[in-house]
Amino acid sequence: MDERYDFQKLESKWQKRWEETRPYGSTTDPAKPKFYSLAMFPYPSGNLHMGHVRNYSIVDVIARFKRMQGFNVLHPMGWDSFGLPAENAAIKHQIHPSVWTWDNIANMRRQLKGMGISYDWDREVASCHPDYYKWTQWLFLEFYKHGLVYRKKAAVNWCPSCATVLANEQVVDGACERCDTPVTKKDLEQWFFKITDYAQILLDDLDKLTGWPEKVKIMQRNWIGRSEGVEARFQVEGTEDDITVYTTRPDTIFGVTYVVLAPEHPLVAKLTEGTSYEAEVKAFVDKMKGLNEISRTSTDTEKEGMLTGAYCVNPLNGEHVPIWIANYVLMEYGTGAVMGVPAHDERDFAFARKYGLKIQVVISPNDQQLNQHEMTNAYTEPGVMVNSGQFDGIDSKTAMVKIAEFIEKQGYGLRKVNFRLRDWLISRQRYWGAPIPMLYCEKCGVVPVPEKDLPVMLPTDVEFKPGGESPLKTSSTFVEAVCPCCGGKARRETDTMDTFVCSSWYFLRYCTPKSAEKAFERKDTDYWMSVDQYVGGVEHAILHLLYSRFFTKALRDFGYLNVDEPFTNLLTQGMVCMHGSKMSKSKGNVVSPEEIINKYGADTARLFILFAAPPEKDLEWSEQGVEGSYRFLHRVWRLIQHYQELITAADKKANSGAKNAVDNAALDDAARELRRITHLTIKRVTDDIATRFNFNTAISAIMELVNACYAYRDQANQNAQVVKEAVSTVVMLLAPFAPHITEELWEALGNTHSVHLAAWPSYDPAALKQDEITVVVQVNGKVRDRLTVPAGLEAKALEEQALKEPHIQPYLTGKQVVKVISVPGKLVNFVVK
RNA sequence: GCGGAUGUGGCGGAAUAGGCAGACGCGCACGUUUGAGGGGCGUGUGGGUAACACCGUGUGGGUUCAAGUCCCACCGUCCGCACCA
Repeated sequence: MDERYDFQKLESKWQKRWEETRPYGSTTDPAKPKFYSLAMFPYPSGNLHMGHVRNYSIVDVIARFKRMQGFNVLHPMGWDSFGLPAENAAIKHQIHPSVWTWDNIANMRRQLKGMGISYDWDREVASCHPDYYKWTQWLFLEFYKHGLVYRKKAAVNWCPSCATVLANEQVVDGACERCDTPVTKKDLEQWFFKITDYAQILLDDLDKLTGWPEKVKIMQRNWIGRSEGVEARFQVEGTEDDITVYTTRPDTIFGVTYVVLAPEHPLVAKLTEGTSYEAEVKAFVDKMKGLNEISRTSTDTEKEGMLTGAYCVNPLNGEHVPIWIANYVLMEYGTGAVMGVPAHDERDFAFARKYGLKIQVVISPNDQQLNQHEMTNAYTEPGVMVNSGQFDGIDSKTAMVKIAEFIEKQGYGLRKVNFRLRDWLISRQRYWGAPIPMLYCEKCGVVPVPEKDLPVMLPTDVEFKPGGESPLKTSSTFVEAVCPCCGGKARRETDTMDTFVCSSWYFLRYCTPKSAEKAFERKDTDYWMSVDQYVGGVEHAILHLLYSRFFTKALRDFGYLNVDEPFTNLLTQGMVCMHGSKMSKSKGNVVSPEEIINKYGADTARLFILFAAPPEKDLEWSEQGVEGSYRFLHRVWRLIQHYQELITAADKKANSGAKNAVDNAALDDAARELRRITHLTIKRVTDDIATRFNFNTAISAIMELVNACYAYRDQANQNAQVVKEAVSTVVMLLAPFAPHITEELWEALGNTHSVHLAAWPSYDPAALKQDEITVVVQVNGKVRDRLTVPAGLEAKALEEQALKEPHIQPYLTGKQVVKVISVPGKLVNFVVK
């Protein structure tokens, strides 16, 4: 081996070797136990950042560890390569999105290879490649066939200056991020995925996901937002119309003193038409429509409302109550109309106080009487029903059920389950996305593109201009099409799909990356799915993870999959920070992975990032810490260098017939201790990786073993076998973390096969046994002495021996021992008075 | 406001089932090697004290022979969600 640890030479040597010998290849083989490890595939922005390095290092440790444990490991990589940045680059630099994207992919692939991640590169996919988006389109059609895709008019964020729809993320403080123009709502015909059909099952099955962080499951539960309540009809006075309100508190319905409609509610115009309220109400509605959702629906926003002049009737008590409109009622949720019960709802209370509306108490706390004039807050707790006709006197929780039943029985309304989850709007007025495979024929209407015509290719004759409309509309070769039904003229859909559609099934494509016949082959997905370990940032807790679950469940229902959850175990990694905040260009605290790798090597970069914090916690970047990892690898290098001669000599002797097995009893104390630490380290590192993902403590354990190997250098009669076992163990345990240097050292130790295909070591329990151990002697819970005793010493004997210890006598003399706790192998505690 | 996470030396972090707080690393100090520097090797390093005593895991209570760990009540920081009727 080289004198010096020349990481550059050695890392490129092994990367080249891996390219040639493909030790990380994977094939479907039902005879072998499989392990599917996956990092969320990246958007090819151009360069890896530290978050990527962390993400992929974590997954690589798991993949390499499982591979050494004998699993058939699938560890693929690909590119989430459609999306807006490519289009912006096209406009800014007049470079085609495709060119920009593929250049970025090439660069990031090079950077990834420089990290030495054990990907099966034969399975690489890119969502912007026609071979991939053909199947994204096919899936769209499958969902359409099964009634899970529909088209409707929806209000979207609209920038009047750019004449385009904006994603919510592109709306900054209510204005367009590019031109600062205030964003408005616009009604547009859009394609939707009917994810709400799966709301209940997506919610229920969260309980199955025992390998997911509780935090992510809670976020999904809240996002789905199931609530049980009642829809009740209030007749509008003097008309045939009625208003259906949704409430989760039917027990408060006798306390309704007004009803509120969302400004967008279809009845608003009708109720006020031709009345003295018309002009004012219209002005209010227009004002609300001009506001974006964020400022409109913030809790901080002052509640604003206006009387419509119309009245409606509470079906339960016949009360006539005024109809208002207000900013805080949302058309998108429930029925767009709510009943106002100021006595028992905080919002209603604030609204009623502001506009001088009546407050009617219908639930009384068990121990006091509420006075509507003296209340400073709504009373939202359960209590006893009052002023509620036949329901008076019963407790409100019971009344909740009884009133709901009564409403149904009387035909006033129905019980209803509502979800906050909305259908998924997937239309984007963009170029760089998968074209939606639909046609509009004057005669036949909306017609899906036949499967044989897929993919609908993105055209190249398009222009990228700032502020223009969707570039696809400018391509006549794209827009003009033939109707597959009647052969007549048809117009092609020019919207593309949200990139989240592409990323909702990529983990399936990895199982069958090259198939020209199918999106994925059943035999492959049956074997590889579900993903055994998925790792990514918590920012995907809702959208990507929910959409992928939806896709998996739908495809299972269509009969294409035999699993109904895509990701068995999920790890959400923490952020990479510097000076206490997340590394970001805007904060100016980014460290380039490529520079670090050039300066210290990939092994050092990986080791540091895994050592500095447990994976799910935020990590504070420290160049000094990186240097520490760098030093450690040098230290390992020199350790093997130091012992190489001893080991080689012993190997020669072994080959000439000397005995090879280690007899623990025959070892001297120092050798036995080194062997004990070796096996203890195997146990600790295996546990840390397999059950806890605590790579930081796994690495510290390896460091301790290295320190022990160093300490052994001073021994007079060194046992070559024990040394060989110790340093070989160091190399094997370190292999998942630092794959290049360990490969080199493994070779130096005389091995001819890759360390990454070596069997993960197992520990010998007999080697862990100690003859003597240290126990603690306490007096009243305070440590007063330590005692070396034979390992198996029982409680009583331990107590007797401890009692004789001279060091603790001062604490016992003149006192009375009232109690003794003796825990064998741990401690003795004398309780004295 | 609601939900979640989190709080331990100068710093990153350990302590896996209630049993020696501070593993491992960084930093710092000293010694040694070297012509010097760097690097290596080694020793020390929570506060406090001459040495003990003693104090120490955000704060205040509690349970226990024993609490970073369990219970109760607070406080700070970070991250989600945010008028969902």
